[in-house]
Amino acid sequence: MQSKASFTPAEIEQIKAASVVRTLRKRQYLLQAGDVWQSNAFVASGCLRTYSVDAKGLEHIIGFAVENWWATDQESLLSGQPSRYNIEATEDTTVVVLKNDDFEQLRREVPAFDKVVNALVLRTFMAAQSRVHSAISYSAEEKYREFLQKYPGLVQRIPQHMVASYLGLTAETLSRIRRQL
Amino acid sequence: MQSKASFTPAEIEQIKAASVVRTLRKRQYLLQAGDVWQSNAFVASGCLRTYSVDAKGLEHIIGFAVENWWATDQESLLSGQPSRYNIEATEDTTVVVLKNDDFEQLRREVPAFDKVVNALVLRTFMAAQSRVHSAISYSAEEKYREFLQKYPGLVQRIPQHMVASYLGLTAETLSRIRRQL
DNA sequence: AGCTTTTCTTGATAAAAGTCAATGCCTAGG
DNA sequence: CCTAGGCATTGACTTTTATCAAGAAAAGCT
Repeated sequence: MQSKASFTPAEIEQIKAASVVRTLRKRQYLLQAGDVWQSNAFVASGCLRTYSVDAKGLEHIIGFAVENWWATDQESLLSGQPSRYNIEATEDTTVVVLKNDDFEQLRREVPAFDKVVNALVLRTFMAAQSRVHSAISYSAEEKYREFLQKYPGLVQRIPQHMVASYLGLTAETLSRIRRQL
Repeated sequence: MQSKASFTPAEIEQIKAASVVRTLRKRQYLLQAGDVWQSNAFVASGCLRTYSVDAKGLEHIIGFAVENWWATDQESLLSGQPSRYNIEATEDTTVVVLKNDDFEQLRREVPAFDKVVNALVLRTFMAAQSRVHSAISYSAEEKYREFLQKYPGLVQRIPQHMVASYLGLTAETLSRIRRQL
């Protein structure tokens, strides 16, 4: 999952036992709006996008998850309600999926796992806060500039209209911004 | 802090020992941009706003924290860098503040505390996600409508220009939207 | 009560971003 | 090799929101 946390062989077994590794091909769904989400998915390789589709059929990308991040719909998870989001692979992707019950059990029983998860949750929360900040404070151009420097390389991996959607812009607007650089 | 979690008297003592209760008067800062934030603050009563000030002197409100929520700057906490946000009381407010070291120790040593915190973190993260969704998907009017139904009563407690700032709008625009309802 | 500061509203105008429509370019699939 | 679908760009035009400026209303202070 991450870094320097050292699991004992027994712990690794326990984690493996609760995990399902799934490989998704480009465009394949991990979650479709309307389904109830009860898992946590860690991206081992590739990239996922979480997005909603509005009344006009426009997509709005809530977030990307690349290597060492996770994708989840806490809203559906905590409420038990069907999700309003889709989670989809933007490229061939490998994820480690844990059912939420198992996930919570692991957190209780394996302190090292809990520690890693805590760090990940706080990191994800921080990223969400920071994103709120850009979304309400920055102009279209500033948002794009920040995106470039915050996620270097990602712009090469995903189509531009998805970047636009992530930034809350139309593809046309982003195209025009890029022309001026 | 919350709900049904049952702490033993000894645990309550331990939590109290690590906590500082602060009362803030309206407009008083809990954190000023430039300072390093190393705590966690739970709102017992009142309301805090977290905001940044941009190059033009405009304020952008990242979030409000009312009863049973918390306010924190994870960015500064995790990075050790000076904060780019201010946290300020919008009304007379009582907060329970825990230094992050003590906070983490409590999480390790008091499982019931850890449980409550986990729930709070996930709830806060969920709210941030949902906010990102509205920020990039909704028009000004839709954002205001959602705000009204999502935080009923809050609009009575804080000045309108702060609501506008929270929604990423100018005070004038919000005023015009309200006229049409 | 009277004064000051903050807050809210309104109008006129400008800027930013969205919409609609057309075109060309790739590239994956048959 | 050819073609269809997805992707990016551009232009003309519209809509939305911001900006600037001025007052009015409300709230806080002494």
